[in-house]
Amino acid sequence: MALKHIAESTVRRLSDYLRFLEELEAQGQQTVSSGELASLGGTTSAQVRKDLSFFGSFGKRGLGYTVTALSRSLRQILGLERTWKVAIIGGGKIGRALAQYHGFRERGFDVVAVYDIDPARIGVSLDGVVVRDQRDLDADLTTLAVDIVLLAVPAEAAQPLVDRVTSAGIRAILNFAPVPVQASSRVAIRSVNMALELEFLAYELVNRDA
Amino acid sequence: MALKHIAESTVRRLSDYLRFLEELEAQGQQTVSSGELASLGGTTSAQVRKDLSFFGSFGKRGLGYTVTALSRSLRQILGLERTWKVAIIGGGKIGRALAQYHGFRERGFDVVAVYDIDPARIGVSLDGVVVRDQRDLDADLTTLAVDIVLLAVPAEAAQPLVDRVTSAGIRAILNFAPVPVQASSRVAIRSVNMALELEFLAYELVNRDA
DNA sequence: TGTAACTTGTGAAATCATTCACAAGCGGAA
DNA sequence: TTCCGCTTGTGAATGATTTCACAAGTTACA
Ligand SMILES: NC(=O)c1ccc[n+]([C@@H]2O[C@H](COP(=O)([O-])OP(=O)(O)OC[C@H]3O[C@@H](n4cnc5c(N)ncnc54)[C@H](O)[C@@H]3O)[C@@H](O)[C@H]2O)c1
Ligand SMILES: NC(=O)c1ccc[n+]([C@@H]2O[C@H](COP(=O)([O-])OP(=O)(O)OC[C@H]3O[C@@H](n4cnc5c(N)ncnc54)[C@H](O)[C@@H]3O)[C@@H](O)[C@H]2O)c1
Repeated sequence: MALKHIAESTVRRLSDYLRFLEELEAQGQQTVSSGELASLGGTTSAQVRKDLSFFGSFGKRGLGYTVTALSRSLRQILGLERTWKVAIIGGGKIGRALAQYHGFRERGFDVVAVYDIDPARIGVSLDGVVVRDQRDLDADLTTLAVDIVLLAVPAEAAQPLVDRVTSAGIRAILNFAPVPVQASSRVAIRSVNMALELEFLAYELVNRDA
Repeated sequence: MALKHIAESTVRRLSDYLRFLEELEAQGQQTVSSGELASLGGTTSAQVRKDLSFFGSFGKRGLGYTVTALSRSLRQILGLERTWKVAIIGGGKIGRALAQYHGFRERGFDVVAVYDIDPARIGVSLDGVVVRDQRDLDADLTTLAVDIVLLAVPAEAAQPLVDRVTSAGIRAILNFAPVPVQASSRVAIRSVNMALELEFLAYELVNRDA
């Protein structure tokens, strides 16, 4: 199917399209055109069609796309036909917010465990998931068959934990610590850096129409 | 100074470089080469030099860059020589985590107010900032001279609040709701969509070396 | 059946971003 | 002063992504 490399920007837009399709599905809309998807996502109809064309041909000329069919195809492309098991490391402020966030479960990401190093935090229940001691981490990752690790620990703990969880076989990490972390190219890593987003906005405030 | 349009990717990398420079500064290092900055940020030395070249010429051939001087220049380019006032709308799980996050203050972003609509949430103190009624929002934005709004409200409340705060003169918004929001091109908007990040990782797990 | 109104899928063109490659500048050593 | 090792700054080349533009397919309807 996906023979050559697909741009990250394309994959991200597919996620957006899927969200719109689910909304249209809920509203009972049968078909949708590339132009309609484009305006929902702030892009162009050519972009939508090009994005989809990397994976196949899903529409009908003159008609557009069948909402349910395209929705199903996108879920399949994105690997969302199954649920994914997520472990959160760090049960502090952001780790707790993430553990209790229903938006993950709704989209097929099950938080199966939360870990901390602080005895005061261990044992606390977050929406049914009890915070465990990080000493159990390595064994648990295998036992629980965790697919994705969310890192919500202080900056200095991030890289050591990346090394640790990748040794345990983890191949996907979402890092919230404001430092770049590295791993073998077999491991997919994304970072969410909120302070950096604010700095970008500050730059825009200073430079926009200036 | 910055005459033509600068790519977003360039500005984001400048933020990264600044972080590395501050770390090097703390370690007492005097000068740094583009290659050194590149390896810290997982990029190439040519990329570092090209990024900087859009804004001027900061280094010395044969020597590299003076850490403190480049650090100061980047802060100036990014608009970080002043502090920015931030208001958070939504005092729920993620809003509270953000309000109590020290990383913002450390980088010059002062959380001056938090707003909610739920009486049970109003009046709660978060690290010295008391949650206020969203009815005070419009007036407060002017009175407090808020620069940037963080949106941490349910998806359906996001776009109405964007309209409301932009009417009140806000020109920079960081949105955490998992929906695209729109405003006039005078307004800078970024969205952080964590479920989308997980979907991207799921795609990678399914497609990497496949 | 024929035509009008739409819309897809996709090469080709245009735009945007990164990497290359090297002349030129700097500091230190002799 | 000259040479050597190192590094910047930047045009030119390459690579990647987006946009254009249009042939071809579909439906509706007279
Ligand atoms: N709070 C926010 O809104 C926010 C926003 C953006 C980024 N972040 C980043 O997220 C990370 C966590 O921030 P926070 O505000 O939740 O901090 P926090 O101090 O509230 O939580 C960090 C938690 O990690 C735990 N921890 C430390 N080392 C550990 C280890 N080796 N194994 C397991 N647990 C460990 C600590 O005990 C603590 O409970 C930081 O890197 C921070 O910069 C936080
Ligand atoms: N919790 C997370 O980790 C997380 C992660 C990613 C994204 N998000 C997104 O962030 C948003 C908030 O999530 P949450 O988990 O904090 O939800 P939450 O329900 O805990 O908090 C939302 C808060 O917004 C308040 N609110 C609603 N309408 C408002 C209005 N008009 N003005 C002011 N306040 C209003 C509610 O009273 C509530 O306190 C959602 O869009 C969610 O999808 C949350």
